[in-house]
Amino acid sequence: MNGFKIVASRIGCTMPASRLMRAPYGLEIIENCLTCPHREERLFCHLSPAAVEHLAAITSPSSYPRGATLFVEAQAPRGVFILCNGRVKLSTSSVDGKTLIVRIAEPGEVLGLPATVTGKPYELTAEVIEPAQANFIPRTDFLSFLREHGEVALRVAQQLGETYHAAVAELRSIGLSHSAAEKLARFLLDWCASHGSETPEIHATLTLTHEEIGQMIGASRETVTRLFADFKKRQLLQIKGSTLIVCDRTRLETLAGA
Amino acid sequence: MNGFKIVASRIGCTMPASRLMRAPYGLEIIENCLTCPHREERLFCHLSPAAVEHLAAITSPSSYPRGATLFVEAQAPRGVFILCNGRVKLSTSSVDGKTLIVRIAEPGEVLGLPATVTGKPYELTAEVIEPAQANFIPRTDFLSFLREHGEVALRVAQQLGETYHAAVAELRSIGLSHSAAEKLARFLLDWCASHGSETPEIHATLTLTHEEIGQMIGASRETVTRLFADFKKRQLLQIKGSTLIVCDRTRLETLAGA
DNA sequence: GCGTTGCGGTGACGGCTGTCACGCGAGGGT
DNA sequence: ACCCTCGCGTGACAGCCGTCACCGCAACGC
Repeated sequence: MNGFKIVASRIGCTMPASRLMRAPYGLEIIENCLTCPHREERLFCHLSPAAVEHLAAITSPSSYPRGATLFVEAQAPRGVFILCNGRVKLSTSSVDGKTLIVRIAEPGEVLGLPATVTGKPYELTAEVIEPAQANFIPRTDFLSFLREHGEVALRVAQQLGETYHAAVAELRSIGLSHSAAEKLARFLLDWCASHGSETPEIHATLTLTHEEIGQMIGASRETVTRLFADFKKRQLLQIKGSTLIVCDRTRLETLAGA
Repeated sequence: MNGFKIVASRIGCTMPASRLMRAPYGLEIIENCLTCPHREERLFCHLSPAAVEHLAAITSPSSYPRGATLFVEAQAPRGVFILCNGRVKLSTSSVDGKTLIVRIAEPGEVLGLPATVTGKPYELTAEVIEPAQANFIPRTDFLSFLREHGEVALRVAQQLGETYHAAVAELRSIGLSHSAAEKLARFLLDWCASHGSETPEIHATLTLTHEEIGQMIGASRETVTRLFADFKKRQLLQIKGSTLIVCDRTRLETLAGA
């Protein structure tokens, strides 16, 4: 199982040359960035032309199938991955097989940044859950890039600060809650906040399995199933296929203890 | 209660001018740094003379009594505190009064860094538990300092990466464990690793109350008390006053599931 | 000396939730 | 068509641990 993942990761990393020719995602994202509406949130935008050129030179694109791992926990940091599209599950697991999903990374995020900057091993495992394209930058190249372009180092620091912020939020949610119901309610509200559309109930697509939701909130699969049934019975929400409809947001919020 | 803390924080921040004259801790720590054996771990060392001078200009020292708070959760970031000595408890708490201690900061650490860099509110509350001296740097000064000295921004990024690393370790410990005993065992081993002396059992001074330990591992005070009694009965450890002696490290480690 | 306060120790109890076990249905490969 | 896998639903049960309640003890202020 683990062996498979590592192999898959290698497959993902070494791209056939033809692919590299055809699909210069590296340049693509950098250029898209200049026109994309969220560019100020992204890490490598508004750079000097010299910096852009430098960045393009050290960046190499790859695409990864579902189930591939970009890196695994405790591995020495090889570099950063800029996620262009697809979604990646960031998790950590204990020796006995229990897994905690820290977050699901979305396009635009930079993965492996803390480990690459500090030189400590990757603290998480990054597994592709929706086919992904990502730009890889080797650690040494990335570090010398940062040293050369001080402006970017500050941006990196900001990004790290935000990642830390999210980690603390996660800690709060898991460490300060009394019940699994509370955690699930919080999780659903968070999920809707970032993936939902308000019409006038909140709709959101929830492609995670109960098992994965359990791993995100620190509960067992059965508990999640039971809680969903309970929430449905209490008319807080509905599930239609893979879309989640929150019927009674306020009660869900009081349940979350917010 | 909360009101008191905020007032105490203000008292801590505004120093009588005489004190500022007498005790230039700002320069002190910077200069000590050059000779201290851990200087490569510290943030503001090996700087160019210009940077050192700039830093000294924006830094203002204060001392804080036990119980003072440097900053409180959700507050807009005012700046960073460089802890010269004393110890500071970093915690977060929920509306219903439950508290989670994220870590105890030791001299040399920079507090409030993530919030100051990102501009988001402080994610934690910093409360002095051993009388402390700290250098304060206002946010705007600090940011322009970083912009001017790109080398330091990279150091800041590294520090943030390590803080993140620690947060993930905390998440793992709290989120992946099956029992409170496991968490307590892990906590004790961690504590000994950073505060212990090996002779040939491990000795360490543990100045925290059971309540505080409970808040660090996400358990109730009573559970901590019971677990200590249990560990003592099973001859894993002894408590003499405020010193902890680990008698059977290996069994404690298997209990921690490491 | 005496009340107060904070910390530690302990018993009783109940609820949550993890675990085990099993069933069901959908989808996919052969 | 068949089987296998994977995800979901559900019941039974036990055990951990949070909560409440109370006690003892040491420190401290007066």
